[in-house]
Amino acid sequence: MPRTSRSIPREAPLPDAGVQSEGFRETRKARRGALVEDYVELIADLIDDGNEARQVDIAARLGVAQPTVAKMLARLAVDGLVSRKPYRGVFLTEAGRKVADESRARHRVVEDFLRSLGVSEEVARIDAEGIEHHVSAETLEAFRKAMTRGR
Amino acid sequence: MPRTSRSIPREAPLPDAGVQSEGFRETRKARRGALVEDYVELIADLIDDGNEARQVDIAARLGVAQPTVAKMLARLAVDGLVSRKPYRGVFLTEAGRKVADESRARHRVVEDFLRSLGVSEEVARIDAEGIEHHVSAETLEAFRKAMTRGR
DNA sequence: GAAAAAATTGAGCCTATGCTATAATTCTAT
DNA sequence: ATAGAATTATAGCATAGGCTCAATTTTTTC
Ligand SMILES: [Mn+2]
Ligand SMILES: [Mn+2]
Ligand SMILES: [Mn+2]
Ligand SMILES: [Mn+2]
Repeated sequence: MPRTSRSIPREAPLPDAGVQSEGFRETRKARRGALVEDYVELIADLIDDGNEARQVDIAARLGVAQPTVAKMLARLAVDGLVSRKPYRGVFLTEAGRKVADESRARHRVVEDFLRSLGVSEEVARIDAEGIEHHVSAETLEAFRKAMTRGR
Repeated sequence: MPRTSRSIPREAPLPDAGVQSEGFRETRKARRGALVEDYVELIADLIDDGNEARQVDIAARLGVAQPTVAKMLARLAVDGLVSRKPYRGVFLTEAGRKVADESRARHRVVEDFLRSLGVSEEVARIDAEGIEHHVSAETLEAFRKAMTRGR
């Protein structure tokens, strides 16, 4: 049986457990996809910048060790997002390029939106790096509209 | 040596590797803290709603198995955020209450802000659940101001 | 006051992401 | 052409966060 409590009640009632758990499940899924998106987007950036996308560069930019990158690239290859020529850098497949382009577009909107709210460049860069993976199509569209409306 | 490429160049130049990796490092740190925040916030919600915060309820609301919750609660206890009376539910320590209050306040601002942009209730709830953990103090303040300005 | 139901605990397993250390390979200079 | 530098590959290990299944303990119900 429920017990009484001296604590201040929440403003809103607790959402239905099924509804709430669905939200948490979605969030965990987004979290799992985040790393893949960051890798693929970064690889596209390196390639489009005119360089090869080498493990050492990816590692340096992500701030992880090179074997960590090697392992993830193997997984991305299995998933059909990248192809590798041994000792030659990594390339995006058609599917990988698609993921990269979409991630990059979304990332850009999020970062630009934060900047449009007056957030500093440094903080916008860091926050956007995490926020981007949790922004749905609907929210992304709302960000776009707000930037248009805002001037 | 850099090789030429037929690809479209990025709009902005690649950021400095050190700067970029710092952003990714920060993001990974936020990701690690996210789960703790969700637990503590949910525990506070259950308690403040007048119920005990039992493992089964926490599990149902997070959408994970109960032993998963048991393991995390043990960790939260070690971290000094909760205390447990065996078979009696979990309680927040003073430190835990502080984390919960801060997380809840931030969560609310993020969700309200999304709603203020016209995002639907369901989507705002899901997106906020992930976004909240990547919103710095500066960005949070920008969200608050935008809501005030906006009307 | 037992039997049944509910909840917690514990063991063992798995995957994802990290790491370090070292070997193997390729590239670059001389 | 070979030595040295750079890069990639491989092996082994650790931690976080999940899971299932079964044992234990507490609480409820009759
Ligand atoms: Mn990105
Ligand atoms: Mn990112
Ligand atoms: Mn929250
Ligand atoms: Mn959350």
